[in-house]
Amino acid sequence: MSKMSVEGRARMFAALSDPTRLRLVELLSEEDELCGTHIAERAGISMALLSHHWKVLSDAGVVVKERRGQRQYCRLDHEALSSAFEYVWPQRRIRSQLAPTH
Amino acid sequence: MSKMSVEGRARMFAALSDPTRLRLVELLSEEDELCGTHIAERAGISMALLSHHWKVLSDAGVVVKERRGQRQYCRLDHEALSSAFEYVWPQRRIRSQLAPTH
DNA sequence: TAAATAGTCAAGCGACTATTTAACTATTTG
DNA sequence: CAAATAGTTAAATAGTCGCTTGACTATTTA
Repeated sequence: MSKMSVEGRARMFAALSDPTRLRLVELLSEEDELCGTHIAERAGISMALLSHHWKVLSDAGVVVKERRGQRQYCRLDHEALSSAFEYVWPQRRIRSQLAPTH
Repeated sequence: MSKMSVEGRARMFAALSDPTRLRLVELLSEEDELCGTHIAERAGISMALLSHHWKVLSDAGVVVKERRGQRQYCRLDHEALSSAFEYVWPQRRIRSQLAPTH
């Protein structure tokens, strides 16, 4: 989980790189979880488009999907997000934890 | 600076969404600053390709360029980065600072 | 001023992406 | 089982992106 390649991290950022998808993620950051229909409603997009973006976010590991009955619920994977962010945002880590570069 | 649109934030993530560019950024996160030639050397890419990616990173506000004589130096803009990250990474903010959604 | 160093820019290619539409699958309820 | 709700998927279109090549600009040094 903390062993993510640079390609994997780039894929997480790619998942956040589209305004529509970023809106979904920022929406989710304010709620614990939301079902697909509510996300689509609040984001003002079709279910088909949500499903497409949902897959991108899910494949990248940004969100986790959970089926409960007829509905599927979506929540952010904060741990995965932070492990990608920490590489480019050194404030949160200690310099000795860095991988040596030369 | 803290007033960034969702498109602007998405643009920052887009700048981080390519493995080559993310490598440049992660390289810079371990140094205070580097000149173009050294970045290209350490990343193993051509100057032309660096220049292309440098522009993307610079336009998105991820890095700041500074000319000193013949060389140009590159450093991360940590403030801009954190202002994009904080929207999707609520750990660092207090819930009452969030914009109301309904 | 000529040569060397440092970086930019435009064109072109192939690969990928966002969106819509419409048909399809899965789960619950009457 | 039939109908309704919730979500998926494929196809098609239009646009974007990463990389290479080769020519161009800017700054320093001889």
